[in-house]
Formats: sequence, C-alpha cells, structure tokens
Amino acid sequence: MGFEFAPRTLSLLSHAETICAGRGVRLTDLRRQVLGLIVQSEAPTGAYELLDRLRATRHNAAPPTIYRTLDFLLENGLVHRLERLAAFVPCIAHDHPREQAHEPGCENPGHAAQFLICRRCKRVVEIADPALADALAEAAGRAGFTLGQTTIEAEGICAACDAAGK
Amino acid sequence: MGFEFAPRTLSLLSHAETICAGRGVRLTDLRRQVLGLIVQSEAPTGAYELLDRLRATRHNAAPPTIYRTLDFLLENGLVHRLERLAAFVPCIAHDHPREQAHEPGCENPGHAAQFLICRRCKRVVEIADPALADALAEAAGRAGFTLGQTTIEAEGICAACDAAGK
DNA sequence: GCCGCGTTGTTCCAATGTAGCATCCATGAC
DNA sequence: GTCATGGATGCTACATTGGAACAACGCGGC
Repeated sequence: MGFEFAPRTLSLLSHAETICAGRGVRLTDLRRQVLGLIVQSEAPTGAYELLDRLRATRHNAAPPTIYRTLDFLLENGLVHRLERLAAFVPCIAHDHPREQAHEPGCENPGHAAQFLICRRCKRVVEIADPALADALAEAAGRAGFTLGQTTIEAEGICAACDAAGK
Repeated sequence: MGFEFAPRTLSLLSHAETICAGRGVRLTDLRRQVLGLIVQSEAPTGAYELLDRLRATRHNAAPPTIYRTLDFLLENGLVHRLERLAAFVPCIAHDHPREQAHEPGCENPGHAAQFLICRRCKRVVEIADPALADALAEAAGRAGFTLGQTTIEAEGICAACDAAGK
C-alpha cells in the first residue's frame, strides 16, 4: 500500500480490515484505496469521479474496475449507495461497534440506514433510527409484505446551512 | 385524443384532468397519452420503454419528449419515480380524493408516499402511512434538518407472491 | 513447481438522462 | 382577423451511469 490517509480515514480503514477478516474476504489494495477515496470525500461521490481520482495512482483503471470494487464494498457493508444521487458514502455505523446479528440466509449484510442529504452543502448525515426502521417494517407487515432491503433518503437543509445561510 | 383506455385508466385520467385544471396547467394529448401508458402498466416502467410504446402512435418521439413529459407529470404529482428502479408508476393517492393543503413556497407539490417493490412479480404497492412520514420528520428534526422531498422504498416479497410461490 | 480460483485488466456496449436550439401552436390583445 | 407571446413539441447530438464478456494476473494451498 503506502497511500497517505488522514487519521479518521485510517481508523475506518482498520475497522474495515477487521470486518473483512471476520467475513473471510480480502480487502485488497484496490479496495482499500477506493474505500479511502470515499471516506476522504466531504460529500457523496459518483462512480466516475472516484474513477478519475483512482487514476491518479492507478493509470489503467476502467469503469468495471470501480464498479466491481464498489459492489464489493456494498456487499460487505462498508459503503452505502445513495439512490437519489447515484453516489456513494462511507458507512459510519461501525463507529458504534455494536455488531449486527447475522441470521443465515439474510441477503442484506449491511445495516438499515437512513440519509439526510443537504441540498445546499451536499453533505450527508447518516442516521440509524430504530423507530423509523420499525415504522417501515410495521407498515410493510400490514400490507402483507416481507421486507428486504430498504431505502430511506430525504433531501433538505442541514442544521449548519440553515444557521449560516439566511 | 382518441386512444383506447380501460375504465380504470379513464378514471385516473379524468382525475388528472381535474388536478391540472385546478393548478392552471395543461394536460395535453402527449401528456395524457404518456400518463395513460404508465397507468396501464402492471409494473413500474422505464423511460425508454415508455418511449418505445409512445412511438407506436407518435412516430417521431425522442428521449427529450418522454423526459419532459415525465417531468411535467412528476411536478404535478400525477406519477412517482422509483429511485431504485429508475422507473415510473402512477400516483394513486388521488383515489382518496382528500386534497393536499398547499402552503405557498412548498416545492413539493406531490404528497409523500412510500413504496413496496416485489422482487418476484415486480409490482409495486404505494402506501401513504402518516406514522412513517412522521417518524422520518421527527428523526430529521432531531438532527436539525429541514425536510424537503423524501424517498422511502423497500424491496421484498408481496403477499400474493409469498402465498403462491413456496 | 503448478494448479485453482479470486482478483484485476481491457474492450466494447447498454441504459438512462440532458443541452441547446428550431419550430409549432394555443391563447389573448388589439 | 392579425399579430405577438409564451408554452409545448421536434430534433440532433451528447453526457452520465452501469454492465457483459473474456483475457491475464497472482496469491493460496498442495
């Protein structure tokens, strides 16, 4: 390896290392580097922007390079994809290292998360509100629906921008 | 006009006519026809599939034709876009013709809705659960976030498929 | 060594969405 | 009726996002 990362990035990367080791999958240089790029970003980042940044050090990266790597990171719950933006953010739920119970046959390895996307500064807040997840589960249940993966995203104005910008 | 539509389609279309009249916008032949195509579909429909179907009667339709029309239908709350599928479904909330309170400056003319997407039959159930919307509003409020448009979509297995397919 | 399989490289292509400008047409003023 | 206006549509080209298929590499165990 040998890439220059900030402390917070290194912390999340070492956590990712632990996750991957526990799952028996390999966090290769490429995957670590892409995860680093995502963690370093202030705002959600598109696949092709990640590809451009990746090419600074990996000259021959192509679209499949970045998409396969993103698939890996998504499958292992290390990043999230924001559907409204077609962009990616790191999963920060590991900051609270309470592990997920992992029943077999569950095709959703990541935790359920919700996102607040500021339309002004473009930053994203990841929340993990059990009441919200429960409300969706209950509504689905009333409709006789067996729940798989869920997408909860809201666009709006974050507290900082609300205070700053009039 | 003069297109052949089923009764349910005609009902939603006439309702759309009312909505547009109330808002002072024009439900043209093109817009009515595209809305009809969406309402007739059993499952969410992509923009390019709608374009193909539209070309059966409107030979010179091009991508901007369908996207501009979809923008109109979205802005006026007549259809929804499913982010996970990049596909469109009719808005059926008008079946309960309780009108939305419409404060000025609100950039979200449509109602907040939630969607359950069956991965087996590809059909979609639109729900409008106030408890769910409230839970999201409350979680956003706790984060100091001013809420705009929201996206709540879940993938899973619908009741019919769960009963039928073992 | 060398085999096997996961990972990566490489090319091409599919699907989705938009910019910009020309043209048409319904509507209202006169 | 005529004309001006602004919204709606036609049309070309392009941008963005994502994936299929196959070759080549490389680390593991044997």
